[in-house]
Amino acid sequence: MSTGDSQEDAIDVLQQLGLKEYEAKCFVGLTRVSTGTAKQLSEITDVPRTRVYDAVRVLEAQGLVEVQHSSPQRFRAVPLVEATETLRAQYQNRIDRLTNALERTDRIDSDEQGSVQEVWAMSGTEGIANRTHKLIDDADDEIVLVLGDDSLLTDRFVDDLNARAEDVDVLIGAATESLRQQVRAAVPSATTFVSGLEWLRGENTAENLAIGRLLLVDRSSILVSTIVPATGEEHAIFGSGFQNGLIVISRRLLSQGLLGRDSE
Amino acid sequence: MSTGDSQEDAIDVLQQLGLKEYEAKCFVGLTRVSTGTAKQLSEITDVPRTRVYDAVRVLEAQGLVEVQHSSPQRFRAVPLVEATETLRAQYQNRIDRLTNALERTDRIDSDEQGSVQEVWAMSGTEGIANRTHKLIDDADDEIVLVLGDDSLLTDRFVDDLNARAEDVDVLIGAATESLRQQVRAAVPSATTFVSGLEWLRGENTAENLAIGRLLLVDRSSILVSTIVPATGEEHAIFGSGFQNGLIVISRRLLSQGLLGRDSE
DNA sequence: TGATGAATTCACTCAGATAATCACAAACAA
DNA sequence: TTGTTTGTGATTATCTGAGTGAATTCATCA
Repeated sequence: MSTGDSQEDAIDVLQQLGLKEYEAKCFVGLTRVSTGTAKQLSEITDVPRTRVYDAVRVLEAQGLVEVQHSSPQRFRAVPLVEATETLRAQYQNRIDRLTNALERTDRIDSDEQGSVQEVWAMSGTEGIANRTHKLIDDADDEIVLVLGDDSLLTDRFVDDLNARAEDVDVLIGAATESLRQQVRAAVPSATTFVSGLEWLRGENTAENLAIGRLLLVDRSSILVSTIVPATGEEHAIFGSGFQNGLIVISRRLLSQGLLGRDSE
Repeated sequence: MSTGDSQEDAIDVLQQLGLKEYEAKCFVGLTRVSTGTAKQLSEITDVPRTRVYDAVRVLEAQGLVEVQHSSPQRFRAVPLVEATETLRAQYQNRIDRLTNALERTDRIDSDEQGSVQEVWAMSGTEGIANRTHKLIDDADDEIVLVLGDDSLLTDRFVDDLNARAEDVDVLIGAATESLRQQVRAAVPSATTFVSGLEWLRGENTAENLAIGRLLLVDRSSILVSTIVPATGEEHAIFGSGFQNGLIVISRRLLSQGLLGRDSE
């Protein structure tokens, strides 16, 4: 494998972490040499020589590179573990400040009462996974889960399910028999079955969607997600309340045996 | 205390975490109301109503807000803990990709031999703290430390020192007697003393600098940091090797008793 | 000490991103 | 209908950052 790709990757990620293009390039360049001058760096990274100084100065201020104030100056990157640790501290600091600030802000209390007919939408696998986690945590009696993709059977997910399998009934459907075997192994105390949702998937073939997860908690809260195969994006809708249309539909599906069959 | 400041803080931090101004404002606005329409949000946040939709769409894609696809649409923020958890996952994902990519990139081996006279500089409290940590970890025989500011006596720092206090000699100087008492309580098995570095601080009064930390490990590696009182920025220089000028100077200081006195 | 070339900083241009405004179509209420 | 609200798209203005060259400082050698 060429190393060029991973270099690009590293530069991209560093930019996502808040660095400018030049800064990211310079840092990656410095991780490739034990030590370097502005000229060398410029040659390696294609950053204009005259801008290397600015970039490195910023990196130095963040504790990501070290500078030897000689003439010419020499630069070197902090060891990788130190760098990631520094970034982690920076991130943690920001999260702390955020929670602090948000907890201080006044709420505006409006006279809104949540309608039972509400259906909400959310995207992003991380966020959906968190919401799933919360729903499982809050379950009182029963968790019905249908998995459409084995990529969703994460360690954390499995842990959550096992943690609740003592208290509440856990029924897990899988899209395929092989996935079902995986589930049985991972969550032994759950009742597993092969999902009867193939027809749903078939219906949506035109839009190229796949069922991600379907979660029904205590027959009163539901979350359904779909995955766009091309991009891997996950989109979810969810709602709660016995009156909720979504819930009513899924309860009916369940009672008619469409959701599960071959259960054991 | 006015809540306006903390709102600004939250917006700033969210932007540092990668959100655009409108996105940050909308998110903070949504944390203040249980649920809101584009119009309400626009009034609260001063974001043009027509732009609220874009901002919220991005937030939704990141799993930070939920959307009710009614007419008019209603938005609500994900609970704070879920939001921070989502951001944490995002961050962790990036760090993983970064380390992955960087470990794959080829090093360029140049025929450089580290001169013993090198003195390197670095800034940023996080980075300096990490380097300090590493130095303490790598100590073989002796750690001499002088603290100029009690803000540097973090839990992590104390833990590190206590962890090594068994194996190696730990001598800790403090700028003031009261700080020294703190140190004695925190790191009981270390030898403490009141630092003799007041003169250094006095000399730099013109530039308004304060000694941060001074760390001498095995008499062969040294780190000295200063703090700009106005901003709290920390700047450090360090070097290693018995031949190193910095080391020689500090060894001499030490042997002449200038670094420490009143030791016990 | 002055001359030469490299090293470094500074000031500026240009392009792309983002903030801000406007025009308009669709949905809705009176 | 009429007028209002909601949502989308196009447009303009503003700002940030990438990229370039001139001006200054510095090291080296004659």
